[in-house]
Amino acid sequence: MMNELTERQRLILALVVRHYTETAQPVGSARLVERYKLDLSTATVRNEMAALTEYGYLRQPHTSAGRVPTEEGYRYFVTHVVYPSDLPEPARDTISHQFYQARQDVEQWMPLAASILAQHSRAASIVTAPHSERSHYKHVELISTQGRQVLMVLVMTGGEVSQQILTLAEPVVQERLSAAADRLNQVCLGKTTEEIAAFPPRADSLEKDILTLVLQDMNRGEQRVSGEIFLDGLTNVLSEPEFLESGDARRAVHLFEERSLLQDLLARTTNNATVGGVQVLIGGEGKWEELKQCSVVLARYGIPGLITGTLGVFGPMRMPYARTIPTVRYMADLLSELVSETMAGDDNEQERKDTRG
Amino acid sequence: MMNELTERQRLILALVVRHYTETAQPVGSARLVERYKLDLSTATVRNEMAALTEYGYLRQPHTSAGRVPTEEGYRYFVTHVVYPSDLPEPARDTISHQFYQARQDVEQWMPLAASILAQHSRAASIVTAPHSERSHYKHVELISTQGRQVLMVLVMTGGEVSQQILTLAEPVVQERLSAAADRLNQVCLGKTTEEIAAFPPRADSLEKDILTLVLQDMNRGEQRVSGEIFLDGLTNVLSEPEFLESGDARRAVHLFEERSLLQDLLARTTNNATVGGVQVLIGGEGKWEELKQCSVVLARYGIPGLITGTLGVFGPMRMPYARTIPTVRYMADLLSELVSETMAGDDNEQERKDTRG
DNA sequence: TTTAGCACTCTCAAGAAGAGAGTGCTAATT
DNA sequence: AATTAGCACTCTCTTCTTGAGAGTGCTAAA
Repeated sequence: MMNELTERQRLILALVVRHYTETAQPVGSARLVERYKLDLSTATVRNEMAALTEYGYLRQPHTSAGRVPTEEGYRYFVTHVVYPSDLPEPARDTISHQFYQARQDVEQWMPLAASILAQHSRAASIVTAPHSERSHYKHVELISTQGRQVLMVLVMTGGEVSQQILTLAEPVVQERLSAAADRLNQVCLGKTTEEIAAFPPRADSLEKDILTLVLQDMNRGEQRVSGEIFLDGLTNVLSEPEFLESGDARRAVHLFEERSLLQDLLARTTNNATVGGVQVLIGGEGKWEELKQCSVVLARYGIPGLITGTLGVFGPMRMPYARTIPTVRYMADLLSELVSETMAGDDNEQERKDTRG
Repeated sequence: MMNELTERQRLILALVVRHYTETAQPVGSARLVERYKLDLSTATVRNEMAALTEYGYLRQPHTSAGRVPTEEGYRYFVTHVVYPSDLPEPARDTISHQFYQARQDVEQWMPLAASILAQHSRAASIVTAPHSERSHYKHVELISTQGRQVLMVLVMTGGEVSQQILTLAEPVVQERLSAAADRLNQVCLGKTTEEIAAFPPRADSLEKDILTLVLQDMNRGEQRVSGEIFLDGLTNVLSEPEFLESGDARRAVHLFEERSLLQDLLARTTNNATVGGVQVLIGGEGKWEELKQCSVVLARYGIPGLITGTLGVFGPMRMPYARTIPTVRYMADLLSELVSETMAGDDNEQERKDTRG
């Protein structure tokens, strides 16, 4: 049912998609012939368009208007026409150059990735920080603040940091806290949640209390679906006509701010069909009411099963997929590289030990 | 020039502002009399309105339309009419209750504050993380990753954390790194940038290299104008008619994404006139072309000169100031409390030492 | 199989007309 | 002296009409 299109029909579908993504206007037969210097008459094009409409790849907003791609039309285009293309060399260079500017500055990685992605796709971007499914304890720091309150800073071997305020049963001086932290740091170094929970070290009551909170914190990290979420380029999308006119599309922006919805969306990433490792969710695919007029292009990065994140782009269904998909893929590759170079070194060793034993 | 208004004129100005903020429609004399059961004829109201227009507090979109407040009108309203009002008890309770839900979870503080602020002001919110002008060294952690690359995690006494990737001249094993970190932690504990720079501890070349980067990192933190920026509630503002219609207002959203512009805006906070500790920037006040149709309500929180942050709200000029201003003020009070309880304890001691010596 | 030709459909822009909301001014009223 | 009723006038906004334009599908010829 998918492949019955003739070469010429594919060409025409591709041109309609292309022209529509550029102009946001329904495309008529005459326009197409003139614009792309087709060696065909308008009548022929009209016949082919009628066929494509029959198949469900195009539709007419009203009886005597041009054609617009349907969801299926875009999907056919994405899977059968632009599939294997790679990002052209110069674009790759620009991106990697921009990205490696902030090589040192870990805190800038994710926002920068989001910014670059937004800029190059001219859409809104989503990037989640890399997130490991298993944390290894590295170091805890206890900072006395006021009375019974203590600020705990917990560092994992991958470099992830989490902070928590804890309230002790009674005030404890900084020296005592530091001593407790030192002990925990010695006995827990490199251990996972399970390892610590299975063989709890000997400890006094203060240390036990803290250990409980450490475990709780590590657990919470592991339970989370993804790391912190970074967004950028919302304004790109807001200036598209779809978002100015239809309330439908505007509602989709809401999904962007509501982190819980976004989490949900990202969580389903792995289930769908991919295009060369990149997920393309067109018009919500029936599942997402809010995404009716929109598309989302997502990819996972990192080291599968160990430390991963998601990144992607959100925009109107009328999106330049031919450019967006390779951009997302390339960005995912860049981040994967970064993660395996800088964050997985230790984890890898750890993992090797784990699987050996 | 400001106080020549009669009581009645103030009343009418207030009602025009109120009605316009509610309906977004120009208000006419008849509407006003009917809606607020004024004991005046429409003609009288018309005369007063003509006077207010003369003074520059109201204007007419066109000859035979109702009146709309001008920038000056809003400003008069804000400074002379709603000034001293506090947030009503129940609203305060709701907010503090929402906020203290996440008392423990330090990482949630800022995003939660932004979310609450957005929700209660029904506008877009801005919150910057607290930022201290002077950092005190607490702890450094060095994590070997791959080859010559090392991930450095630096913790300050206030609990601020910063990360950096550094590339060494030659590969160094984790043991060596840990040892170096231990030494630095002993000699630098509690010191400021200047103190460390003035009396560099004896150290081997590896430690020296790292110390340089530590100082660089601390310095960078101190140089920054503000901590991380958290935004929320953009969708609130996007559904306002100003943003749907006029391209002017829509351009202002751009300012929200461009962190550098936002930094600039926040930096100027302290210069302007305040309304009970809260800055109200109406229509960009001539300075901000992008904010022509918009207003920003900002407040600083924290401990002045020690550790501070900024928070506020961004929305159309037609904003319910009477509610927004107290909300922002209350939120700033809450965060100030939080900061002095949990993050300034150590710094305070430190500071006391500093000023004593 | 392709194409020229043509009648037909539907939208969109422009213009016209009338309703509605609001104003300013004048003269009367309190 | 301040307030108000009355009224002519102005300007926008909605509704309706009309014509141009773009595009289609179908039929018959190439």
